Amino acid sequence: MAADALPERADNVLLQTFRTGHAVRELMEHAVAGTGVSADEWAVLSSVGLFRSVAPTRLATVLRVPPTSISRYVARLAGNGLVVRMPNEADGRSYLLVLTDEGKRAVDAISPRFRSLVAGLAEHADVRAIESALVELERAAKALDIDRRTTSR
Amino acid sequence: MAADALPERADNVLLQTFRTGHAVRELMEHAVAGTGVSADEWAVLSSVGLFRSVAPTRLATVLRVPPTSISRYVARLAGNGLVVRMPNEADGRSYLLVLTDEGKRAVDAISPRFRSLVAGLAEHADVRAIESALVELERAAKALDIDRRTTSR
DNA sequence: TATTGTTATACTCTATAACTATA
DNA sequence: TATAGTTATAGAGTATAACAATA
Repeated sequence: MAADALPERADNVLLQTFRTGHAVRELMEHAVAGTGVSADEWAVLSSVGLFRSVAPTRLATVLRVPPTSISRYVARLAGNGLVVRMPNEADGRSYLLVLTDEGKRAVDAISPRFRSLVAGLAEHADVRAIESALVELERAAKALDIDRRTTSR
Repeated sequence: MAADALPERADNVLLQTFRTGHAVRELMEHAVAGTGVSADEWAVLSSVGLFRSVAPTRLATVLRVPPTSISRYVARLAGNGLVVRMPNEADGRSYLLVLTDEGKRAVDAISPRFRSLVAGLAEHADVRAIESALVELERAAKALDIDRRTTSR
């Protein structure tokens, strides 16, 4: 048995998600090292950039992060001058996040690191296929969640 | 665009691992709810059961968890009477973890929950294929790690 | 000297609940 | 009433470094 292998088990998918998640997190932390932005903050910052403008609750849903964590991320990113809160004309309870010029510069500086990281992964694995598998797993997890809420199991 | 979809992006594999990881963690937390064992502790406890006897460093490698975290998990599981430390004849600096009778009962009580969780997932997705994809991603991540350490990039 | 495992510290994420402001 | 977002608290994981004991 290899030094890093687990014995066969029925719940391997779950434990493997655990393992792989840790491995990917290490890669991401390394990719942002020295940028002043953490891996989690990058998830938020880059998403704001892609959406152009987005409300916190939307980010929470998209990134699967609790709203309270989003609040903290936003406070930190805003405190660092990377994003600003703009009024949300459609809903006065909310606001929209937008990148500042400094935020855009940060995105421009960090993006290439992730692109080359993914390119590196692509040399060793079929990255598109893996992404599809991850999406499928997330969908299945969500489906179970719905089953649980709508049936009497 | 769906309410929970991200715009297209180059580093989707990484962010998707992030999202899927959160989704799976939710499922696992639900599976162990009320058992007195957390999802992370289950990862350790079930691994001890499968190995029959195993050293902490081995667990850290296998589960990709820092040794300091393993120390805490072991302290808690031992404090709850689920595992015991046995002498490691091969290495006096170390010790071997073994399930107690109570630990075995806990494993017997919790295992079915995870089996039915995976069975539920299997109704919605090709669980074996997903597991393979996760293993492939972990291997690619490890390969990059090695590249980084052995080259001058 | 290097490795195994523990402990301590500081920081981060999460769950929960209480709270405001608006819908 | 319900929802968007914030704040406070407590619990848990991680990184880092220092340490004892053994290899």
